[in-house]
Parts: sequence; structure tokens; C-alpha cells
Amino acid sequence: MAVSIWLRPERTGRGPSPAFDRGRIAAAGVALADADGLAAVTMRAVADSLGAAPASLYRYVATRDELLELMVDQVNGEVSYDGLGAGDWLEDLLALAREARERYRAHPWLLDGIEAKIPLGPRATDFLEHALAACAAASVEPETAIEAVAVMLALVGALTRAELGRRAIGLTDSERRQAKSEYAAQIVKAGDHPHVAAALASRATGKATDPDAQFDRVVTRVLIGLLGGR
Amino acid sequence: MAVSIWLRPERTGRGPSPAFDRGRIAAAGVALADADGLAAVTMRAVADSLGAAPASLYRYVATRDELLELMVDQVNGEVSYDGLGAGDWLEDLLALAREARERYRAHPWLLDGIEAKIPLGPRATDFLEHALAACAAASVEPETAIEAVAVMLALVGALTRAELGRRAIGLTDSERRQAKSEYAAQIVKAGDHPHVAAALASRATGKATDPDAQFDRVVTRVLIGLLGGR
DNA sequence: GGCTACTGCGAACGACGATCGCAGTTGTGG
DNA sequence: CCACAACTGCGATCGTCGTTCGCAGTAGCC
Repeated sequence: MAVSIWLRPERTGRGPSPAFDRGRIAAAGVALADADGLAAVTMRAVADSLGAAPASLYRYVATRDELLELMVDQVNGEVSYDGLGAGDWLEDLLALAREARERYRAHPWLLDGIEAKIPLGPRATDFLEHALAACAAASVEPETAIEAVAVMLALVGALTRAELGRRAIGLTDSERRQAKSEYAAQIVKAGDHPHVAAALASRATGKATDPDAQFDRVVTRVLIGLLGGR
Repeated sequence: MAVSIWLRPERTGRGPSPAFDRGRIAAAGVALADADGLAAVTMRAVADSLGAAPASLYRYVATRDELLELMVDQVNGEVSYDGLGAGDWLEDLLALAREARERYRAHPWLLDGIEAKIPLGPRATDFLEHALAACAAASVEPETAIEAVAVMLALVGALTRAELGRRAIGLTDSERRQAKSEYAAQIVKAGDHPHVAAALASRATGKATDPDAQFDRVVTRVLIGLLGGR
């Protein structure tokens, strides 16, 4: 029941043919989430956008959580694995990391922490397979490889979140604006947090670093640190 | 209004003295979340556990999201910064990482992704201050330091999540049990995902690795990779 | 051609977050 | 000393949500 992503009871042929399928429902949910965030994905809204009644969805999806699982699996199907296996393992992993970041950019609601509480779907297994294949070329133990992939994915999420400004490690944009006339500014300037203040100042005055270059650099260093090489 | 963690309108003295304070409400929310997960933290449940009516909470907290902000800030106050600054920067950062992991262990609902969509609270700023102070001893630019701290925190979350088995990068425990007789097993054994199958097999047969040693090793390697040294 | 297993769905339930206004309480100013 | 103002907790209620139940209709099977 919890693994319902994988399988559905097969049709006996009896009765009217279904009006939709799980793929279309998931796609409708993804469209709503892309437009107005994860909170906009209500059963009624999805049903509306499909021209159906709210109760009809439950013929295809057991619960809203399962719909979210299908949505995550759906966007995992957008990942491309072209050009892998030609270069060295580091290039392959970096390409996979870029692909994962593109997925976060296209569907920022993935950053809301849904993936963490959703079982690994079929398309996520595809990603894992390719990532482990790349690690195998680095000739490390499987446990080390799984570890490295997990770290890489967490890393991509954190970096993309920072890039999208949804929550910088410093302050949110809107907050940074408010902070000047708020208690936050007092705390920072009071000297309780000199390093934070310095970091905020340097970030304000510093030249804008290229996010793509930063991404590649950090991911590469972490992967080399974990898998050795070079 | 969004930065209400930092400040509240001061009392004029007029009227009856409040029956509670934001700290007690946050503590009640933390207790509920610790016991039954984040979903159990409803305004009514928190009010009940305080012996108050649901509507009364809104005298202290503007919205449920603000209550969650207070809860996160509350548990951030449990972090200890003792013994820092004595050794080298790597030891300090590792100690902070261990402290962060302890926080996740004590309050697993932090892994549900709340932190990501909550503005940086006062106690989180304290943590950031200590972490940046440690990075300063490594003599790196502030931007690199912020980056490294963000990566470290994402890393701690990912590792702790894996350790708690809430979602291993492989499969959930309950799922791994079901998978044997489910479609998942078919996929793995069908040969579509040989590396995933190998990793699962090696994990099943492999000796149990010490999570603490693994944690220290991974965090150390990543930090060295990001901040240089050694 | 009836039986059966399906379909979509109207109506409803319970729980939730949030609001409004009222009764009670406390300090303050005249 | 007392009326007013500024607070308090909170009962009642609203709108929305996820989900369930049962019914009417439909298509294949024996």
C-alpha cells in the first residue's frame, strides 16, 4: 500500500474505461505546484483542472500523499542521462548534479522537503542507478558510493535553495530589507554576532559570484573529498 | 510581521497579566512534535496541553507558521557551544556538526524540511556566529565560510536522516521488508538496476558500520575539501 | 440478459487554521 | 474614588481541507 507507486491493481476489463490515468493526474498536480506552490495542490484544485469532481480522484490515488509521490516521480522522469559514461566518473557525477539542480529550478516545490518523506520511486531509482554506475568507475565500495550520492543530492538541494534565494544561509531578501529598521539589525550591529555582520557586509559589497561556477566548484570539491581521486 | 521572532509589542501594563508566554507555548509545541510528529502540532492540541482554549493562542502567536518558527528557535537554544575555540577550526566545526546532529536526533521533526522555509531565528544566528568564527580561524573569505556552513548543515541533515532510517538513500525499512514480495524486488532483480541491486545486497551482507565514525569521517572530508587544510 | 465488477460523483463528515466580538480584569488619570 | 482605556481569555463560527459513503450508470462475462 505504501509502495503503490510501483504497482496498481490491473484492470479486469469490466466496467467503463477510466476517464484519466495516474500520469495525467500527476501532471496536473505538477502544473499547479509549478504555478502556485505546493499548497495549491489540493484535491479539489487538481480535480477542477482536470474537469472532474473531487471525489473522482480517489479512484486513481489513495491519498494526497500518494499524489505527491506520483508528482515527484513524474518530475524525476524529466532527468536526462545522455552523454554519460563517456568521460571519467567525476564528469558523470557533475553532470548528474547539474541535472538534479535543473530539476529543482524547474520545480522549486521539491525544495519544500517532500522528497525526504517520500519513498524512493522508480524514476529516482533510475537516477540512483546512473549515479552508482559513475561511482563504480571510481572503484569505491558500494557503501561509500551510496553515501556520496546522498551527500551530493543534499548538497545540490542546499545550493539551489541558496541560489533561488528562498532561504539564503544569511537572511531572506525581504527580511534583509526589513532588518535594517528592525531588531535584527540591532542584534547584528550590537556586536553579539561580529562574524555574521562581517559576512553580511561582505556579501553586500562583494561582486556577484557566478552561481554556475560556484556550483561546479563546490560539488567537485565535495565529491573528490568523498571519493578520492585527482 | 514576518520577523516577529525577534520582537513583540511591549506590554503597557494595563489589563490582566498574560496566563502564558511564547516560550511556554513553543515548549508545548516541541513536546507534541517530539511525541507524535509535526502533524500533531495543531493549535487545538497545543492549547489543550496548556489548558487553554484554541483561540487564546492567537494572543501570543500570529499564525501556526509563527509557532513553528518559535519551536525551531526553541530547540536551537539547546545547542551547547562549550569547549569551542580551543582546538583548531576543524575540530570546532566538527563539534558544531555533532551538536547539530544531536538536535536532529532529539527532534526528528526538524528533518521534515521546516527549517528550509523558516527565516533565520536568533538562536540560529548564534549557531551561525560560532560556525563562522571557526571558519575565520581557517583564514578563508566570508563567502566561502558561509558556503561551507550551509553545506555542512545540509550534510548533517542528510546523514542524520539516513541514520534514523526515516529515508535511507536505498529504501525505507518497512519498504525493504515489503519489497521482497513486491514489484520493487522484481525491478531490482530484473537487471534494470544492477548497481542499485548490488548496493542493497552489500548493505544487507555488510557488517554494520559505526554511524558515529562514518559521520565524523564524511563531515571531516567535506569540510577539508571545502576549506582546504591538512 | 442478468450478474458482476467496475466507473464517476453528489453529499456529507470531521478536523483544521483563523476571525470576531463579548465579558471580565487591571492599571491609570481626573 | 471611580470611570475610562487597554488589555485579557475565549465561545461561537466561518471557510477550506482530506477523505468516506453510497448511489446511479456502464461495460464485459457466463
